[in-house]
Order: sequence, then C-alpha cells, then structure tokens
Amino acid sequence: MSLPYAILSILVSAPSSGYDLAKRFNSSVEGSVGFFWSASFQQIYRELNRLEAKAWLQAEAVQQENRPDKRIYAVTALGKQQLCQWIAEVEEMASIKDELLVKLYAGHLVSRQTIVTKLEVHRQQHQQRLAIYQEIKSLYFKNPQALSKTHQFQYMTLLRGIHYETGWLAWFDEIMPLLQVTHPDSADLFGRSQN
Amino acid sequence: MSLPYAILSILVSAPSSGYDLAKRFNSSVEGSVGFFWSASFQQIYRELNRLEAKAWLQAEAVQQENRPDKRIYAVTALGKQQLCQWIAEVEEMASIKDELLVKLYAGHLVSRQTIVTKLEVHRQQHQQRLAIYQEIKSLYFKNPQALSKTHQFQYMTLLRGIHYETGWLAWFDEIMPLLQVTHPDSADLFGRSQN
DNA sequence: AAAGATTATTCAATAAATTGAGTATAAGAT
DNA sequence: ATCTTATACTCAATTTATTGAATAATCTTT
Repeated sequence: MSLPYAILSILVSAPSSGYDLAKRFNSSVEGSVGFFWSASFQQIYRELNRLEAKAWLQAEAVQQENRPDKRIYAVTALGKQQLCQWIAEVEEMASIKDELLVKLYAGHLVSRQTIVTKLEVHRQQHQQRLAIYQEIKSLYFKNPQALSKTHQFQYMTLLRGIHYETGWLAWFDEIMPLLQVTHPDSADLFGRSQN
Repeated sequence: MSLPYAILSILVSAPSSGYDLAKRFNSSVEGSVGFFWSASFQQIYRELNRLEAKAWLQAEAVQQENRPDKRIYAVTALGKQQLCQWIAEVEEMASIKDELLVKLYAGHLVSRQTIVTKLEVHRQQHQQRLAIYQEIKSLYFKNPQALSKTHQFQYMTLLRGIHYETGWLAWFDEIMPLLQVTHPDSADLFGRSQN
C-alpha cells in the first residue's frame, strides 16, 4: 500500500491541509497528482492521522479568518527517512483495472452503438485531460532545462500523463474505424446485438 | 466493483475453471486479460462461489485422469443478462495507482542512480510486455478483417495494450536524457542525493 | 524414493477502500 | 432570508483486497 508514501511524497515539497491534499489526489486540474495516485478524502484524513501518530508527519493548526481553521501537515525527519527507504525498494509494475476495457472485451454482447457511444465519451474525456496537461506544461514547464530538481521530477510525471493520454487517443483513432464498418462476411447486416 | 463482471466477461466466451481464470487474470502471456483487470486467485474463487450462489454462473464438475478434478464455470442466461445491463451503464475513467510515478515524483530525495536504475528495469519490463502483445497479435490476429465479432473486441483490447506499452517506451526515451545530464546551473556537480 | 513443481481449491485474519451520513464555518447567489 | 457552494474535517458500516496458511492429486526431476 503506497497511500501513506504518496501523501509523504507530496507533503515533502508542499506542506498542506487534508483538504488541499484531497483536491490534489482527486482533481486532474490541481497539481496533476491524481494522475498517478487517487484517494478519497476519507482515506486521506485517516492516513494523515495515522502518519501523525507515527510521527512521520507533524501538524500545525492554522487559524483563518475567512474560512474554517485548518491543520497544515509537514513531513518530519523520520517521515522523510522512511519515504527515502521506501523509494529505494523495488516495486512492481502498476496493475490496471479498467472497466471500459472489460466492457469492450465483452462488447459482442451489446449493440455496436452502445460501445461506440462509450468510446466517444471516453475519447473526449482523455482529450480534455490531455489539454489540461498540455496547459500545465506550457504554463509551468516552459523551459525544462531551467527547472529545479524538485520540479524536474514533477515535470517527468506530467510528461508521463501526456504520453498516457496521447496513447489513448491514438488507440481510439485506430479502433473507431474497425467498429463503424460492417463487414460483408459478418452476417450482421441489420444491427442486431448478438453474435 | 467490476470483478464479478470481469469474470463473467471472460466466461461468457470461454467457460473455465477457477484455476484457469486465475491464470488469465494474472499472467500477461495467457489471454492478456490481466492487462485490463487483475485479481488474485483467492479473490476469484470467492467470487465464483458468490456468482454461482446467485445463479449467474453454473458449474460442471469435470473428472480428469492426469490432474485433480475441477469445476468448469459457465455463464447462465441470468448472468448474461446482468452482464449486458452492467455494460450498458456509464463508467468512470479508470483511476491510476502507480508506485513508480509516486517515487519519481519524490525522486529529488534520492540519488539519480536510484531512479535511473528503476526506470531501466521498468523500461525493460514494458518492452517485454509489448513483445508479448505483438507476438499475440501476429499469431492470432494476423488478419483483423476476418475476425469474428468476439475476437474483434478482444483484438481491440490487445491493441490498447500495445498502445499503452508503446506510450511507456516513448516516455522512457524522452525522460532518460533529462536524468543523465547534469546541468551547469544545478549546483549538484558531485552526485549528492539532496536538493 | 524423495523432493519439487503444477494443477486445483479452501479458509481465515488483517488491511484497505468504498459508501454514506454528519458537523461546522463562511462566502456568494437568488 | 434562505439556498447553494466551498472550505475543512470526522465517524462508522460494509465491502473488497491482501496475505498467509492449508489441503490434495499428479507429474517431473534428482
């Protein structure tokens, strides 16, 4: 389980409240951290408490005037040491769990239109994500040579996001034509939903 | 949770034992289903029992002479109907949980070599996966136009795997040079591990 | 003949993730 | 003045996933 380490990885360069962290883990706009790790706000708050109890994090209460007060978490020396140790460990390739592909695999059970519509929706979502990532790139990473070490690594994860979304789009463009054509030998000239 | 549906999706075109299913969900060689959904054998056996209890699956005991007996599961009419219903539902984009990218994000905390070595290992793993997928493509999907509907959809998921791995390789090739160069303004000429 | 690998499956403890409700402050909109 | 939205966080029930141990038959290797 890497959620605690994912939290540490962010906090180590940007101390934040649970609320801010949750946004970075869930929104594709803010921080783009959600691209490589996602977690619900309940998960994050629970984990922050655990990490504080283990003294890997320390919290500072911040009074605010225009909003509710909050607690800003920062990584302790111990936390940083634990994070470094974890980074050095060997990790497995990330496993994928993709509902769309499961559905596509069994796509022969439903109408072509059902699948095509789904693919069109997802294509647009990936397109939008890509646009966001490219926006971030052009705004904050205009000159990659001049980045600090910290930002250099963040830039690399952003590039991964861009390649990921580009890969999706290329795939959509390759398979869409396969779906729209009805082949003469397919014995399926009337749009029936069965094989 | 889509594990029950992922199981149904496979069984609907290929009735199998739990053991065979588990292999398809875990190995990148056998069936390539593990590319888009992964599950442990314990998870699969538990789910098979649940699905049988709900009558979405029916099992047939098969006596074998050269191996232990087994139970072959097949999807019932009810199971097929439930699967179709689920496919028609709207699904979210798959969320990603990638340890490597978390570690890369915090890569500034460790030595460059630590990161470079990791990336080289992963690059090779993705290269190998791609080779497997391309092997499957050239063996079983030589002539995409002539595929049955069922195989056409399996082919599309295979293509997704190929695009995915290709995207990883392109990314590795883009970022590796960024890591190996020490910039004159980086104030880090001696390979120290800190920022 | 014994040891290890492969096939085939079950059980149980623990950890983690999901879902849903709930609390509270304050800003802005209708 | 009330409704909605945003900020900020907590608790608890349920479901899922992970981890580890077992059982048992057969085949292969030493």
